[in-house]
Amino acid sequence: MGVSLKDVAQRAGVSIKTVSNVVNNYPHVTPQMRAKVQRAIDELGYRPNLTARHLRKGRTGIIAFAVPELGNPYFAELAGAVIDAAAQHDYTVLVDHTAGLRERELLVCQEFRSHVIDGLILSPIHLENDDLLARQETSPLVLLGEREYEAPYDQIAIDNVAAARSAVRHLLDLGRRRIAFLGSRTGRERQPAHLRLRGWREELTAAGVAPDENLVVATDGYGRGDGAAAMAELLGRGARPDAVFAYNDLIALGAMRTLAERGLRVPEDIAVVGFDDIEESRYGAIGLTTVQPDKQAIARHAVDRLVARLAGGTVTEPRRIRPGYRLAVRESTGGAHTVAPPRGGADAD
Amino acid sequence: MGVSLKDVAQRAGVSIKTVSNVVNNYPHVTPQMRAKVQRAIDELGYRPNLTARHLRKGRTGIIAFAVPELGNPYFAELAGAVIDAAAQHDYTVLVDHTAGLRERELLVCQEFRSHVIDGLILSPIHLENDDLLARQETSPLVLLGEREYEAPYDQIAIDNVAAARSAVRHLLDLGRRRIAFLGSRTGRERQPAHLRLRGWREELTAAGVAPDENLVVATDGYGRGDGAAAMAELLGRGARPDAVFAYNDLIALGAMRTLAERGLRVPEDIAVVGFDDIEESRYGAIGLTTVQPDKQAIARHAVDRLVARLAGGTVTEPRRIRPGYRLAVRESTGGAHTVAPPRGGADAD
DNA sequence: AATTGTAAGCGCTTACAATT
DNA sequence: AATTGTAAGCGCTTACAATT
Repeated sequence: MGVSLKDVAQRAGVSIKTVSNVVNNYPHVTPQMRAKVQRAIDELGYRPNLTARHLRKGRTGIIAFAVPELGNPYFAELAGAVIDAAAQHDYTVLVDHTAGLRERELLVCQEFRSHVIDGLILSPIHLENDDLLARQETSPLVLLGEREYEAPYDQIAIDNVAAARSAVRHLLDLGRRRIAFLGSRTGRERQPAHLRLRGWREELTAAGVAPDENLVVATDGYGRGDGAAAMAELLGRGARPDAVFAYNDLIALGAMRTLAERGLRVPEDIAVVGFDDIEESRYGAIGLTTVQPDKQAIARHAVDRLVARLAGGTVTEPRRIRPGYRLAVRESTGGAHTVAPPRGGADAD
Repeated sequence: MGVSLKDVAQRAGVSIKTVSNVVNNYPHVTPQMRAKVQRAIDELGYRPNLTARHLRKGRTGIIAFAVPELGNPYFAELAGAVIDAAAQHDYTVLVDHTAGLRERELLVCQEFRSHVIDGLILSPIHLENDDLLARQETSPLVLLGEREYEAPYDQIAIDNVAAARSAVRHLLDLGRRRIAFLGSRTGRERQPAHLRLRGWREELTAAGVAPDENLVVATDGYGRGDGAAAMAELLGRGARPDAVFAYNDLIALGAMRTLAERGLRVPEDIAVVGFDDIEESRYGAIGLTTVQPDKQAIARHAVDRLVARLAGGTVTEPRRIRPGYRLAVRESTGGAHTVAPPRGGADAD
């Protein structure tokens, strides 16, 4: 069906090597020869078969980006950034989601698609350290997200402890003392949320406030519904928090929904802080104060590391890269009711 | 680096054809032979090189799904559904976004990655009918979204006119008469929003209400910021709408943000209806009434059509498939303040 | 007739040879 | 020395041949 190098060579009356030279911009080709071959290429509408090229070179030009859930805007926004960053290196991105299931996370980082992708950027939830150490696959892997591992892979994540502390610090500065944490994981030692939870503990302790475990609520997942349920449970316990720090924005938004239903005012009765700065947090009736990780930087670093590994050359030590973050203060903690500037995006359906 | 068929054949002391037979479950293989080969496969940890297989078969097993913007939750949710539907047919999905730019839409449906993907599901915004007719690529293409084309490709979309009419009907039933439309496109005849806009016109006319073009506001894009700006513009015109029908949920949510800032009550002063039913619409302080397209059905049909085309066989006429939809009535039009049930998702970061 | 082997070829890149 | 050609091979599938 397709036009091959051979067809072009025949048409131009040269060997396929010469056509290949032209296609790959090999320097030692006379202008006349180049023009002649180019004419044949144009006439036949030739385009290189990437599959064949990849078979030959052992590379596909595709990297995978696996996140727990595309329905979480944080990951969707991050995926967009990764796609753009990869495009700058001529890589194509295959986005996958693991539904937060350990077995799908394993599948993704083990054999799965090993011959289709050159490398993988993975944001795990349930993957254990041993899973990583047992990994057979030799293709490059870059890890994203809160969990930290003792494994020989590049890891990109903001300083979650420090970021969480800054959020709690902000609430303490407002005079709040009964600060709840929403979104720990039920019954797990080294749980996904442990760094943010640690930040919560550390900052409270540093301020001379004893962390009250009765103010920590575990959730099944990390969506709006989980946040709404967690807030309901917290209130049901008879706990009387004056502030809530949520594992992420979705949980915070769900919690605010419950507060609205119960007639509790934000921030007067209960101040709320989230984590992620998804766009939605800026547009609710009450803007959400939240930790704002530099998503562009995360995506860029992840792709850069992966591409560097793929390029080979000097083998460098695995790195831990800490992109920046800042606390975006909005109405949910008494910040100004700022009108978000209209952004000229083009996200229709 | 990898273990090939040849290595396995050598180890097992058979020909590569026999190994291939085992790998592909060719029926005429004696159990003893199968066991012998399988042992060699296990010992060497052999896994087929998909690139080679694809080169040979002319297929890659990858389909692309291109949307305007992954940051729009509607598309992110749809992408998740497409990934799952494709997995059922053993296809892998490469998600791409066009940023709503016509040239990127063209690139995606023309030569781009032609040898990497077997087929494409595209949700266009700016693509014109002539662009489709001029398409050279012979790989299957399925179109999604509001725009309808006179081109020989399968198209999957809900009945946008009828859905828009049901939304306007609902507002009329509430006694509203000055119903604005937010999200038309500036200066375009056959614009993306034309079907929903037509539904707005038809239903008003049918109810004996003259459509007031002063109540139609164009936007640059389709995000929250655009909705906020459009609402501000509408109010700035001195228009006194008692209801708003927005092109999509993001625009509706942005509009509600502006209304909150102006001290206008929803739904008492102005009722609001959106389109898409993104999860966020259920969790704001004021639940958003919206048209709820059956996303699972859309994804399933799109993948089914593409897979059917890829399988070849009987060449069928291009089809127009209309998945279902319904109107989800919530507080923004006076619906009950229902507590959304906690949903056990696992979308953390 | 049932089972296994041989050899070509998918479209490309690259080491090396050959030509000017 | 600069430019172009020959031939092998990446790992697989498949038509056909060969064997039992």
